[in-house]
Amino acid sequence: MAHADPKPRLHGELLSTSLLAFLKNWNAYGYELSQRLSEAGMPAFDSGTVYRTLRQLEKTGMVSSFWDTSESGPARRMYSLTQAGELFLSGWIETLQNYQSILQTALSGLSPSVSRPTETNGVDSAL
Amino acid sequence: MAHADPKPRLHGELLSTSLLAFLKNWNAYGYELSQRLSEAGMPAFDSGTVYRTLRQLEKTGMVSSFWDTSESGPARRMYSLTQAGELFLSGWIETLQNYQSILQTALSGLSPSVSRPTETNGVDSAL
DNA sequence: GTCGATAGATGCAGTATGCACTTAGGTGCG
DNA sequence: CGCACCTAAGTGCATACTGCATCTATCGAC
Repeated sequence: MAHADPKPRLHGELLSTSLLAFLKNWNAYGYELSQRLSEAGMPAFDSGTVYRTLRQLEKTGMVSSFWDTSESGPARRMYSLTQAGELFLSGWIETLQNYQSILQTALSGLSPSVSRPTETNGVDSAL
Repeated sequence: MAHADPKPRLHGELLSTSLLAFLKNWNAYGYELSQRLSEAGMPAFDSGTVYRTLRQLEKTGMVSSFWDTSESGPARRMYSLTQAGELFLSGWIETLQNYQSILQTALSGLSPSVSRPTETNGVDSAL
């Protein structure tokens, strides 16, 4: 499973991978991505965090950027996905699928290995 | 979307919610949960982190615990899910579904709102 | 008694994050 | 012009989170 070399951490990767996903088909800049995320129903990451995350994604080679001064208004730092970013993204999707099957297994009341049950209520398979 | 009152953060919630999910149908103790997680395919959280996360989940009312000395060996702190924990869990599942549709939407090349496309390559809908 | 497995916890250093604030270009308006 | 306001990116600081190493403690096997 192709993770990034440094350390396969989770957590902030929810933001990172959302950004990478957005960048898969359209180049975009931070302000736009920040808005897009909050519109999309994610619990609103701080815009400062978004900018910093983008810079860090660039530092690790997931995205590349350049200053776009073609439009009027403040300059925009346009980001686009690199090949490494695409790789990471598909690796993440695998991880997410694992996570999902864990949740599903746990929520459906099936034991992955054996364990002591406490109650056996029917579970809404909300996933 | 029913999040927890304190602060709806993301990230460590991958661990938190995995724990809550496991506790939905079986009470368990930290050591067990820690092992279960690594067996289940999640990128191995540190056991110290697991213990601390459980204590914090208790502090915020998601789980409750008691010392179990019924078995031989070191005492175990047995955890069980509270009602608040169940609520949080279903709230998280909603969030996760949002996250998924973001990934899906972005990866399938459809724009959630309008945007400037860069290329329109067919995408493997890996999700 | 000593070793190893189980069980939980903590100190520390490094990182991530939220909040508030700053810098700066551009437009509209009186 | 002077000023308010929106867009766009970034920074400083205090706090929170995390991984690693380490510690205590109970039991069984040798």
